[in-house]
Amino acid sequence: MGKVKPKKQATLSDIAANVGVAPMTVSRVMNGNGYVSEETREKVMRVAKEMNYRRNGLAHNLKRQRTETIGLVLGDISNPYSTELANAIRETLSAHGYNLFICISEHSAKEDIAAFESLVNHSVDGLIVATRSNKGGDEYLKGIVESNVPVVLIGRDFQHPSVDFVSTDNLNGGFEATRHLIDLGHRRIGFIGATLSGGSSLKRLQGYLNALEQHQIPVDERLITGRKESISEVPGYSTEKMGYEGMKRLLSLPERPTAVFARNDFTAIGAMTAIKEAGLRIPEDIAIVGFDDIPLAIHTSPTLTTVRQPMRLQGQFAAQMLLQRIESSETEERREQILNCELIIRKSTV
Amino acid sequence: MGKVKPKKQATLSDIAANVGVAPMTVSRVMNGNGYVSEETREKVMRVAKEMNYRRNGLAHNLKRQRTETIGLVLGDISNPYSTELANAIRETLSAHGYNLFICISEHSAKEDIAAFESLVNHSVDGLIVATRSNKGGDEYLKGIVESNVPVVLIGRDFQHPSVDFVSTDNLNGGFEATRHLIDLGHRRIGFIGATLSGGSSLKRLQGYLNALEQHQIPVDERLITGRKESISEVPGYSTEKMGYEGMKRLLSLPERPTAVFARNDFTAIGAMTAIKEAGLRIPEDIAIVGFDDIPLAIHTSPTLTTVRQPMRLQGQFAAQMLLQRIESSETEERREQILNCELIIRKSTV
DNA sequence: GTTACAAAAGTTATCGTTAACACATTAAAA
DNA sequence: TTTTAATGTGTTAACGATAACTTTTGTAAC
Repeated sequence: MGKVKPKKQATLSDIAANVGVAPMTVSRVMNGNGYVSEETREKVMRVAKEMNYRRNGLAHNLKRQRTETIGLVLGDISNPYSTELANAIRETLSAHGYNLFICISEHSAKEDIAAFESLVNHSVDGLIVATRSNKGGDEYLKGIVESNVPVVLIGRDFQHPSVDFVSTDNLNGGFEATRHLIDLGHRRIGFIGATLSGGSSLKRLQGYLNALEQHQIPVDERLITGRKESISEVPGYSTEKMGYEGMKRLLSLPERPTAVFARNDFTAIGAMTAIKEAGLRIPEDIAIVGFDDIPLAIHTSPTLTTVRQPMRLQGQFAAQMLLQRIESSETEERREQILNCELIIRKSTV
Repeated sequence: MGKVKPKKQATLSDIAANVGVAPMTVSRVMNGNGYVSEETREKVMRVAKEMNYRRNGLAHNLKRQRTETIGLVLGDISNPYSTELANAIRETLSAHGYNLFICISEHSAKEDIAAFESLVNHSVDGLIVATRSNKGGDEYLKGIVESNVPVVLIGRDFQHPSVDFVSTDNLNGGFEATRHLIDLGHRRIGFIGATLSGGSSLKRLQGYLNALEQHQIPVDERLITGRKESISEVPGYSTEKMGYEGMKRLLSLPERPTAVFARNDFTAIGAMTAIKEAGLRIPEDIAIVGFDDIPLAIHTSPTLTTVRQPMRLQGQFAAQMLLQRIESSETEERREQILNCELIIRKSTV
């Protein structure tokens, strides 16, 4: 008793058989197109409801050759900006009748590939990729693109003639952040979180270097800390540790910096911890600038000067570009959108 | 020139035609089952590569009647605990060869339904739902469950004989948090963020009430703030505002509380802002306890005493329960997992 | 030389849905 | 009354992949 047989989902044919019409008629009722008499429609609707009918999306999509679904690959969803990005994308897509599936890929090329694969396997109509570049992932991505799946990248360093690209101006952001410190009179300015990954952090470092150069401040290599290995690069909250350790190293220099620019806010927060531990004051002894303007930045003490990225805008642009690519049959030129970022001055520098 | 025709994806038949074999042979090569001569295999592989073949997942899944994909519906991905949850689920599933698609549904029943629908449409093998309960969503969910899609809920208040349930012990968490304050000698303890939504926050409030009762402290309704409307309930960073406003109200009482218990950490942080603005000290003038132990909690000043939820564990349990339901054909009894939470004492209370 | 069987391929039908076409029936227009 | 058009419904053939079955070939055993 009580053992229910695993009854399968009802299909169009089941309903058709039950009502005594052709499956096609049921299909017409369900989709509300074509001619169906009111009488038949009602009967079909009733039976469909009774049998708890639900259209099989696989068959439906297979037949229609589109899914109206977009895949988004995010690394590091811990980072609040990923959230904003995802929401902006979802809202834009939703307004155009598209669904959004998100896959997470932290750390590795393997996870990147797994995410791409599962999304492409489900025949998403397009892909937005917001993870960092890596060799295996890029290769796989190339394959996807060349099998004609529309792809838009957000901040991922991967060039391809038919892949659009959205990013913030990390170069200028790094420049502004550093210039702000220079304007405040700092001359020994450290950089925390350099990697050779070639991603956004490298651009930020370059902006830092440019600002120094423009103000004729010689670059002191010892003031630039980071890691060589970009492979096991860990994002989000864990870069806090990087900031902490990087700052420790800077503090141990014979002549320590009077200001530091951290590759992102988590790194900056780690650095702040190290500074406080050393009994120094922020910003009096050491000023600090972060990057991203995460919500936490207004809660640190002191509040953190940082560079804000327009995440919502990036998401909106990416979604719009993708929709355009999907809906136009023409093969278009690669497009690039570099958005400005904004220096947010708080108490950690003044 | 340069105008590329939108070449369609190659299919098994295309390859078959090209090589001069039957589609089935190509299928055998691709899936590595059945007998195929080495010679044929190589030829097929070569052509497949040339044509950039990629299996059509829709057709594949339609035929096999399963997708090895699980859908996760998250509200409020801003909240770091959602991240942990998602990662734990993903890791567990991945170890069993399942993919994870995440859909976001903030705020409304409409978005809940949209998320359910798009996941079910893609024939996910099962569903994990971690959004708050709401009428429309629950109704739709019922329909899904009754069309035999395995579903597991995380912290969502919705009872159904074949839907498993995972949650933390919010009742006891609220109790412990309040008792901690009582143990410190507080007698006028406020509660911020009560809603009538019937979700976890109500349980936390109940725990608060139970603790007061057990210590013979009379309940003062004025010390309990919150909102009546549960519909437009906004999660995540935005509940900070709720905490701020709630605290303002408590501070304006003729006899203000000496301690407050906030429904979650964001609310607590909002409350802290209000306390500081009023020129009061934490915890000397007002002690405060939050709930969730978000990463931010160790960065507030003072650091925040809070109740930690075992998010990873919840995710793991949910994923395991779901996999069991999927893999066993028997219809099982409803199972429930209530996990303990842990009081984390920091500087905001002592 | 027949039997036996593994190996290598092909054939057919199906998963559930729907576009395209075909065929009735009815109603309106000429 | 005949023509025309609209309405209601059925049939067929895909979408792309594959399970289940059949056929053919090769070859070793008796």
